[in-house]
Amino acid sequence: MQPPFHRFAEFASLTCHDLEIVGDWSANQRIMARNSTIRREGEPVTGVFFLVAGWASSSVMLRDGRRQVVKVHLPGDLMGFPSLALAAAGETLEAITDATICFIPNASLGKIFEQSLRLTVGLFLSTQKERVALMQGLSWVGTTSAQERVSAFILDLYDRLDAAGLVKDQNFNFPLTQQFIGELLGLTSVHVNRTLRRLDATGLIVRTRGQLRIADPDGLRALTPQQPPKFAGETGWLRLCRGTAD
Amino acid sequence: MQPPFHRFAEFASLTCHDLEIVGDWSANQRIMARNSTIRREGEPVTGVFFLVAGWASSSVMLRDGRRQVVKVHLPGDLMGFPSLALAAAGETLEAITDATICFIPNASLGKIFEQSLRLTVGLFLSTQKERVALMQGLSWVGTTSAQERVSAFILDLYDRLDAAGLVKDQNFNFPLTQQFIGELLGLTSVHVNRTLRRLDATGLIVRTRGQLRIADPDGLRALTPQQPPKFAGETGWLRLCRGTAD
DNA sequence: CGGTCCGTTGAGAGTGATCAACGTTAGTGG
DNA sequence: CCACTAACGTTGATCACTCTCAACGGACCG
Repeated sequence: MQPPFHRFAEFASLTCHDLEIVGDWSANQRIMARNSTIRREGEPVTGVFFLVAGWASSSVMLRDGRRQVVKVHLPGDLMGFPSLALAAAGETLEAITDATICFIPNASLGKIFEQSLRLTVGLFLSTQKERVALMQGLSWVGTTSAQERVSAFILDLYDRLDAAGLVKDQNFNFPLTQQFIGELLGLTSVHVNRTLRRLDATGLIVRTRGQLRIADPDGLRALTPQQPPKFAGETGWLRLCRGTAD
Repeated sequence: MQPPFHRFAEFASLTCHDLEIVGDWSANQRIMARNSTIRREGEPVTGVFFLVAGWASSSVMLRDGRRQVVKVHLPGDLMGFPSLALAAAGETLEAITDATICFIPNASLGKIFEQSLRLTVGLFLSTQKERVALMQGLSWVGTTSAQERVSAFILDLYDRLDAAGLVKDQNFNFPLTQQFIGELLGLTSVHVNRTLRRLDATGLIVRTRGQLRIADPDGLRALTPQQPPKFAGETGWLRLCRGTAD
């Protein structure tokens, strides 16, 4: 089975040469068990990770043990990049489900910068996209009610899973505990429960053990505080490399 | 006066060639009046901005008009990068004080990727650093009390201003309204007022019209939920371009 | 001198937190 | 297949941090 490269091609379709480089990464895959730690905060940064299958999370710890989940990673995502700027890893990466990952050592990343302008710009824009996602998450947590937050999160997840080809009939795998969702959205698990329950009772979503169905996408979107961002796609690459400015 | 290039050199000291490129940007400076909009959300993305002097902000708007401030930009910062990944600008850039900025068109950015590996990696790591800052902000808003948030923000500002050489005797310019701080930290201006007032009454900070003094840095840091991240500096560049992995 | 923006303060309300208990599910080992 | 256990989901009662609404004072600016 072909690894999910859709995230690499989202800003620039890949050449054969690029595909070769990226393909090399997939060579040595590792399988991490559910709930195991891929890299802990504070550990040395020897590279980044490519998530081939399964779900994972990035989170940061506060002094007193409180945890903020920063991102839910889905198949195709790159993980651990922010820590490249730090002296030691600044985020903890964990497998939410059993997960297949590839380790990409620093040196391999360096080679990309030297060898492929296309991939370099792709990685650069991909990082900017993650930044947009973080800005979005911040605006959810900073300004919206629990119901708006949960709705927005579910729809975002839905869109991303769809892009990865993991949605079927508005139905998808949903392995997140309510505790986890709380740590992601800045709520307690108790309140996440009440909110999900309310969405369920209203007929917007249907929860069945480990699965989630968006019963009423439009109704759910109406609860959402903002429209999802529209990404540049190929034009992002063109803007930077074809000098459209005059 | 030399423009503040410290943010460019933080991950890799610049060669003459690099300095030339970066210097070119400073050629056409523009002065934006206080409270004026540099680029509004939804407008086309024709380039990014370099903040030479003054303060600016990035913010995102919600449907109903609520606003989340995402970042306070200080002299030396690059602004508008996340929108490179979007079809239209996803953040509004505004001048908080009178501000001197340089416009960097997309084509100029493209040239960097083609001409300077050093600057490319520098920009890349700089972006990762911004991501770390966002993760930090998210963890503040998601998990901490008003007092912790405000303390952490003030100290972060202090550190960044210090890096830009804008602190004197633990004293610095502070042109932010309480409304603005509220929109940044997910609080109302009323509550920001009470929190600042309390910090002032406790003797941790001293506010004098437009200025802020950190009276008790250690006391303030004790209120903070997490330690500030340690950045990689030059080693970040080395990791990626000297292939230290074996 | 008047207007507007900003900071300040008070009273009251509410969303979401906390605490606590119980039910349910899944995983484990006999 | 069942007993046992731990993790997770559910629910209720109570609490409190922060919001909302409202008013007033001061500073700055035209």
